[in-house]
Amino acid sequence: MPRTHERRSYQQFCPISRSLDLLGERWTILIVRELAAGPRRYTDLRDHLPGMWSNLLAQRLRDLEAAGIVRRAELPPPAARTVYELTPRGRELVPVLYELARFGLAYLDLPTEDQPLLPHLLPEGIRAMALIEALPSRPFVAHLALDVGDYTITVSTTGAPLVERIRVREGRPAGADVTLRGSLVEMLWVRRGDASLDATNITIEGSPRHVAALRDLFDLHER
Amino acid sequence: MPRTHERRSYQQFCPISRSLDLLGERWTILIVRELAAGPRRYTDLRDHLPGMWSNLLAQRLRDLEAAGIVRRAELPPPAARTVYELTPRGRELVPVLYELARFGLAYLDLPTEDQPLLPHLLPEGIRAMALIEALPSRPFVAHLALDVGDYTITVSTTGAPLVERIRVREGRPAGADVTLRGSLVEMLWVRRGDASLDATNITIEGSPRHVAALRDLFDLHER
DNA sequence: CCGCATCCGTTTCGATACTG
DNA sequence: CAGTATCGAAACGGATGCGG
Repeated sequence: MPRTHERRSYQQFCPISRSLDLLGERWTILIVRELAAGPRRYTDLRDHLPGMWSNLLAQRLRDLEAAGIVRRAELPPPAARTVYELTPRGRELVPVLYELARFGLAYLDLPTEDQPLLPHLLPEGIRAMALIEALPSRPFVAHLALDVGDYTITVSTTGAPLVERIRVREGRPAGADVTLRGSLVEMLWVRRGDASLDATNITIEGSPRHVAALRDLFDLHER
Repeated sequence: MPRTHERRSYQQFCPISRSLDLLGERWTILIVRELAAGPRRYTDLRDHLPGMWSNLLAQRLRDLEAAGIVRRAELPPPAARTVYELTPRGRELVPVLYELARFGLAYLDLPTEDQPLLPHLLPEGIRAMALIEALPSRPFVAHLALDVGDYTITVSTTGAPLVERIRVREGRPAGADVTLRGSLVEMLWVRRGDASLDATNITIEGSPRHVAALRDLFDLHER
């Protein structure tokens, strides 16, 4: 089994191919996606990665640990359990996840029975709709009152990488500068340019400045 | 050929897994990397991707074409040739390449005989060392007089995605605001935090503002 | 139950050879 | 130059087993 402990490598002096040496195999980046939301137990990962078989998951976690991207941690009692979490270096992959997600938006079909809308994927999916190019000069808090639930967007103006200035979490904020109401799918349509904002039932309320900031951030405009 | 035309898919309603459905197979992203530098002929691609076998290259190009990421174009006579190039949608992958490259810098070992320094990979590699978080408020032109050759960095202040505000091309500029002299590997050391700038032979010349801008852009600082 | 390991058929990949 | 055909090797999909 551990026959050639040397993993298959592209053997090029190139930072992209080095990344792919570490991340390029099937399922690897999806494991990082799961851990980007926080520490997870082995079985949590298994449940969120249907189609991935246990043997492969164990293998990938070992590989990621060896690469310094993931580490094991033991939760203190009570409920002492092994969890996996990203190392600081692993968290540097968040911008990669964000850019992959941005690109994938264009190819995202509507949720079907085969591909149901999974709640735990929504915060990162919503963040993918936001544009780091349109980060405002002042922080604000937005409330997305969507058909699929309430989400809080917190935009700050400091911190690198840029994508981490945008935080999305489940639940409604204590106080919001601006509130968007509508359906997630309609928001996705407008974001992709498939529909004009005024052809949807999306409404945005707040001070003009904050409304403009939220519309810029998610590229929600009339055409 | 008894092909299941249905490609293997992660079957999740998630933009990251959709991207990986299209890009996740071996060699695919490296083909995009090659085409990001401009249109290329089949044999150019083959020569720049050692270890990738012709049958796979043909297969991947077909897949990328079907996904709308790559298209074929016929060059007009003389020298009529088929070339492959990125579609507009394919060019949206440039930020993904940039973030993968940024991540991979930390894992990049020094060039060896096995992994020689390939000139055509250097512009994108140099850009990976630049930080979109540190884009200046005014444009400037820098000249990198490196041991491996001369490169021109052109930084603009408009354009999305952000990474495309940084352009790196071979050759020296007609006029530069700031000039950096040194070796590529030393620059990489400092950029990764493995060495302090003053422990290297790197020199930066220009007006204080432009020197600061270049140092910020490449995170070249004393520790 | 959690956290894996073992086993086996299928798919993909690596490598060489060959063709319009 | 621009690809196809072929075949053994490695990786992956899928099910089951097993110690703590």
